[in-house]
Amino acid sequence: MKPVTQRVRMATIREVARYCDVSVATVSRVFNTPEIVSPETRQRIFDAAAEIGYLPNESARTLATKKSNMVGLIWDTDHRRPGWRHPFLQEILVTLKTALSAHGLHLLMLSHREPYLQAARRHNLDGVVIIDNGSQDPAVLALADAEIPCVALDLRRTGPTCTYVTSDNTGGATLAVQHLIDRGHRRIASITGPLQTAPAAERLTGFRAALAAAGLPIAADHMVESDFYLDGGHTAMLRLLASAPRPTAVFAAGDEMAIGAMRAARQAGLRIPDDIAIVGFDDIELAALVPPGLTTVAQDRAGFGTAAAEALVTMLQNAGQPPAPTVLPTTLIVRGST
Amino acid sequence: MKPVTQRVRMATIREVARYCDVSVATVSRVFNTPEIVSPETRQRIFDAAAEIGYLPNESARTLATKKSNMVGLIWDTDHRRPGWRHPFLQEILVTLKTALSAHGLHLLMLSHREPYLQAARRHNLDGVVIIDNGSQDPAVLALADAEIPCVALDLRRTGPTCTYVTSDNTGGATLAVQHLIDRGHRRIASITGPLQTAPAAERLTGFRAALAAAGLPIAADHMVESDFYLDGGHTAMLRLLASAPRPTAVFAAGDEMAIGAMRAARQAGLRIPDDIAIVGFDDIELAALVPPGLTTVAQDRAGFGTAAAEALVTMLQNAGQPPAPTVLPTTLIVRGST
DNA sequence: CTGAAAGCGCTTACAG
DNA sequence: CTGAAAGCGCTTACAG
Repeated sequence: MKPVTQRVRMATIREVARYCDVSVATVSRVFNTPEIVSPETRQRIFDAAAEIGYLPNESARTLATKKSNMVGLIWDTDHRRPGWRHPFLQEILVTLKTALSAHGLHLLMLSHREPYLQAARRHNLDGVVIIDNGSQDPAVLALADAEIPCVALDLRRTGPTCTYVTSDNTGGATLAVQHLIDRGHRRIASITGPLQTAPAAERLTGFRAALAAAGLPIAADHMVESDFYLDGGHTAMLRLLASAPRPTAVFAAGDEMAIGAMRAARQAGLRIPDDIAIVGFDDIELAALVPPGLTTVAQDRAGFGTAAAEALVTMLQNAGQPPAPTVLPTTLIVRGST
Repeated sequence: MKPVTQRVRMATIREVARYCDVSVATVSRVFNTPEIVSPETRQRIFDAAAEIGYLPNESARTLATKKSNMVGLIWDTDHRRPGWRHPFLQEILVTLKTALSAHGLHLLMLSHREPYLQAARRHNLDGVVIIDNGSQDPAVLALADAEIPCVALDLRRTGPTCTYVTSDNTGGATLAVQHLIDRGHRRIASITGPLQTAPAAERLTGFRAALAAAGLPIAADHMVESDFYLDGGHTAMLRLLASAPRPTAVFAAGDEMAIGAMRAARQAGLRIPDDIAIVGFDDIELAALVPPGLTTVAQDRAGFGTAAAEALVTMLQNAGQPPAPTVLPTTLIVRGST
């Protein structure tokens, strides 16, 4: 089959060298350590490169230096939960991409077809960032113990070259529950996320801490584990409403669940917030839109990407030595549901 | 500064060869064209590779073959519209990643720090997929005219090695408007997206076609251009409500705008759908949730990623020869708003 | 079915 | 400040 396009042959460093009558070493230096070559030749070479359309071949550079200027992105779209959605994945990707590109780093999305660590090694990745989904996938965890710099999001994982960034889930949950207490509630229930995920577990801890601090009890049937999804929240709320006495307020550890819970409450004929108050977590877009507005805990969306990039770059500059974990502050957003 | 980790030295093809007492060529063949080497040596080499932990170095392979097994992802987070959101970016990424990985291809997210075409060449990308945002960025358009296989999403761009996949926006809009006509509406307005984007323009075309086919007129003040955003839809609706006679139905070319329009209508004291019917486009998650449910046109979300991957792979197998564009069917989802 | 050898396009001590 | 040369780890005609 005849190619429809000539694969354009890119100019090589050799051609630039020949053109300028210098050695390839000098051309290489101009692109890597320009300050070390004389101003005149440097300029000549830059000009020639521009004219010829020379671009350093990244594969060759990577082969020679063992640095790829690429960082892997592990975003494990859980097989068991194919519909799993991150509440603000897009923001994370944008900020991460932007912050990394300022350091000349590109993002390689790794597929789960091969163990992540293998892929990282084969591609000489400089580092890796993990967006966790609570799957506790061994292939993901293996990265944290390996030699490759890695930063985990929402997964409190550290290692010889591994650190993490996460929200202050505990603090945020405490904020939310304290707010309910301040509103006069005494029977406060919780709908949690899957407790094997760090955010779910931490938010539950915050919930407990706030109640304990106020000397309030937690009824066993006022704590139901759910799945971060809308329907899950709905179902969970049904169970809470069936308890006696039923709670006057509920803290749902995720906005989708909170919104599902609101629907269940409304369908049961309850008024929000008069009959039952609800507070969520995440501040997804929908939270502001669903009447009467969902009180919730906002995370620092942009912070994830930039903090992750910063941590990674720090490691790259310090031989993999990981910086301390970043815990992003959370803030309470009060709306009509409480 | 002392490295905290030994950069683990990966085994090379030479070591495997030595270990098995064969040439590196043979080892290479085992990994590239296994059928061409005798079963026994093949097995011996596989075993040895596994034992030693050998992984082919991708940079070296790319350097030798000029194929990187990476495809670039251009997802231009418009600087002028930083908050720009794709209605289902996450689905596209997942399906694209999955479909590509079945062919051993990885996704490299390109940053806008350098012209995309340059980046593609430097990295020896096998191809590129463009998720358009209507920016008409010359750096994006340049790709379509270059030698690198490329498939554009939502951007009807073809070229010597370029094809596209898009939704049947015109057909979808026609469906939506026809539905309004069937409901008995005669004064139907439209809130469009930014008309320089293909989806907005095409949906407007569909709107016009449906009205023309029914012999219905379009009042000039019943067509307002907006921005695909919620607030934009709100503002646009305000203008429509100020017209006289006002429309009895409106087709908003995006769900966010439609929802903004619904709020405006409701705030103006109108009942939906009795006083005014509204239909959107995209079937975002929110559409089903916002009372009374938004009638809308659904796109084939999963289709984008898989079709794009298919088109790209086809090109890779045919020397860049682009397949015909893919136009994904759309379907009307009727809910309470009409 | 297998090997020896050239080549892919860079970087980087080592000399000067 | 610059050059000659070795080396990074593969692949692939070319012979056999």
